[in-house]
Amino acid sequence: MRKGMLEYCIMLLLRHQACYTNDIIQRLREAEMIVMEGTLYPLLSRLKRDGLLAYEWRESTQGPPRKYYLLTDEGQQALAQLNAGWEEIQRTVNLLKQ
Amino acid sequence: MRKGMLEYCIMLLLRHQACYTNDIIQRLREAEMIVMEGTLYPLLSRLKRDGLLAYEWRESTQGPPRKYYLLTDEGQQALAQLNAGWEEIQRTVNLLKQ
DNA sequence: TTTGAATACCTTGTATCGCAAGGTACTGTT
DNA sequence: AACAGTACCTTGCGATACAAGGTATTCAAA
Repeated sequence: MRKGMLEYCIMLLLRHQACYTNDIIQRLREAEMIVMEGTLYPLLSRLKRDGLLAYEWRESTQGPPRKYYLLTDEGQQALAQLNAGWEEIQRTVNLLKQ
Repeated sequence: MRKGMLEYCIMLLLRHQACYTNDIIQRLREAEMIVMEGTLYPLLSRLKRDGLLAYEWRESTQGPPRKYYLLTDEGQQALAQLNAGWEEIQRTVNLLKQ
């Protein structure tokens, strides 16, 4: 059922704080949402391509450099739309639950 | 984003009241969820095949007979699972929103 | 009586999403 | 120089939703 929620959750996560892939997986896991690497990379690439995310390289003390992603201004606007969509879905479900 | 929510919404809708396809489309439209015919038929067939829905034929005053679907006992149990999943998704999103 | 409109059923082809598995490249340590 | 660890990414598969098109039944009007 969580299909399609991933994009929303990731954009929520990156709206204030830059993260690289493992950060994202870890943070979502703490929120009880499991994501696979093979799911995340194409998703981040797509959001980058669409202008909703940007990244910068940062060096790591242990290993190769990392891509830190952050929401762009355009991404903030898209997130506002998703927030509205989320509210609507909640309304829909609550309506059907009665 | 509503991908994957459809199954849940339809099972909520059919838990107390039997409906045929057009009923379902109409009811979901009232709850601001748009569904296409070509989406609904395979979904209903799948839920029927999995034992979560049952149907009975009822004659119509204007046109051919209709398949009225209703949730089975097994469907009720599956719906309980989906309710739990829905609660968890809400928790996840609310956590990420902070 | 036959034709057509309305209704209801269903299928097929396409795009997208998420997962599983596998592959490449950089870093530091042994 | 070799290896383990980390981080990046791609490919193939299954499932879901949409768009479009197709079949069948009913009733009313020509």
